[in-house]
Amino acid sequence: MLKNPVLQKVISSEDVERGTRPAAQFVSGRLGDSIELMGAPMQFARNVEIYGEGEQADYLYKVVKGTVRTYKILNDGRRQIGAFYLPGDMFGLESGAEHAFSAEAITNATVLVIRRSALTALAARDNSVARQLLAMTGRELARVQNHIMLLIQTAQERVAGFLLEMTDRAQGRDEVELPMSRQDIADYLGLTIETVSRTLTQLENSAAIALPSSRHIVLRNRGALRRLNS
Amino acid sequence: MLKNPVLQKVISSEDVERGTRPAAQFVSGRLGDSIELMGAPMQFARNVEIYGEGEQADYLYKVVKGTVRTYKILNDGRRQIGAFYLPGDMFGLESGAEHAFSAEAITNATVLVIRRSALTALAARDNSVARQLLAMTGRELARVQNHIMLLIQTAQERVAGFLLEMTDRAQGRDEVELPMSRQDIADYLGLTIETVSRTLTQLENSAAIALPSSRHIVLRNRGALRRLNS
DNA sequence: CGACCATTTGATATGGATCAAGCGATGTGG
DNA sequence: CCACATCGCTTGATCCATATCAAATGGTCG
Repeated sequence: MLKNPVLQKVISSEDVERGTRPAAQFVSGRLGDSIELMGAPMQFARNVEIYGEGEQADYLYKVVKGTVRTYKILNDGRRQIGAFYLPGDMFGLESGAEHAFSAEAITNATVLVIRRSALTALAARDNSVARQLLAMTGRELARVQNHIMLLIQTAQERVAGFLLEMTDRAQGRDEVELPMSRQDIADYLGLTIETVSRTLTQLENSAAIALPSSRHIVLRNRGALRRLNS
Repeated sequence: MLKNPVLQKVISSEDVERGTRPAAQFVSGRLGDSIELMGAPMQFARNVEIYGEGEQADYLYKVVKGTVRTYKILNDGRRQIGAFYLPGDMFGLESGAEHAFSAEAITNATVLVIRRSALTALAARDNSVARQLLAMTGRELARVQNHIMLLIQTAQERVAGFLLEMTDRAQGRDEVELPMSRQDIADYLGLTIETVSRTLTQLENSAAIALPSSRHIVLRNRGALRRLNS
């Protein structure tokens, strides 16, 4: 019934390896150190759910290895991807008690799982933690606002903006191995997979990028892309 | 050169009344009270800028009376409205040092202007203030994410979603006087003014809403609108 | 009343969606 | 090791929702 074939993927036995959530480790004594110390690492296989929309938002997450997507399914079966999270990124910063999006591992991933209650308790005593939390949420807000600006542009502009975003996040190199599929990109940009594919070949033909393989992108002309984007 | 006629509006002499920003008042002694106590009220006439994109984000704002829009101008002259703020709403919660959007009064408005440095200093001592700040930012994040979901839908769904949002915010009554123009709505929803207008008449013809006057909206069938929306 | 501005309505154009088919890489069973 | 199924991606043909261009209507203010 769902339009999106990705969602109907049969989960392989490997994919099902999903641990239970460990209790957050508390490093007594030196607590002001850093948010990371409070988390417990967990492994998630490709396409495995980390949390679901509507679940209690009791944990915060930090990507250690791999890539994570957050998404929402619309009533008509379409999927909107809210964000891609790369190593070092935190996600699950929902405001309310419940997650507004679902989260899945795009590749096999290691994620630090941090108990929210422990974090807010710590923030109450240590205001550098509170400040970090606020800064993270603010950065997330800026990211989503940027996403909005992408969504009102033409297909070329969206794809160009996406490529610039990804390469900027990949240490600013002008060569990236994309961890996500065309369908993921399409659902992030509010386009179809066909339009994303066509647009990439257009960009390749206009010498703005090179595509040694479908997931491997080389920026040949950052200026041209930036001109497209804004 | 700009496509958007709103931007070329001649500012009347009345419109130019724009005060300088007052220093935040500090209510010594009982400081934990509330964020509002730290603000100084200011008046802004219709269409007057409150702050500009790229300016230092030294202040936070709370709408007392009237309506405010935040927006960004794209390189092609189009305008994207980020949000409408009604009495009680806070705005200017940018993460970085600079405002990512500009802000303008849609109607003559009274706005509480709060010095950010005073607020963060207070938050450092009073963690209920820190919590409030985080909660506000989180709510803003949720709002922007909701906006994204609007932007990927059809014109009918976007307009229906907009109307539901506005009526929900207007104390849940099913009758509102919209403070913003069709152009504002169009720029919020990523549509043209013509499409917004046509969609509203469609909704009127299908008995979902009534339009006693162009700014006065009556919801006749919330269910139908919600079904459209999601 | 007349000018101006916001809104509506009409006619046409177009960018991206949809429907459909082909292609290349990867993996599996014979 | 090859034949074949599967999957992700690309390419082609057509359709449709919304943009664009244009004009009419209505409301407000001097």
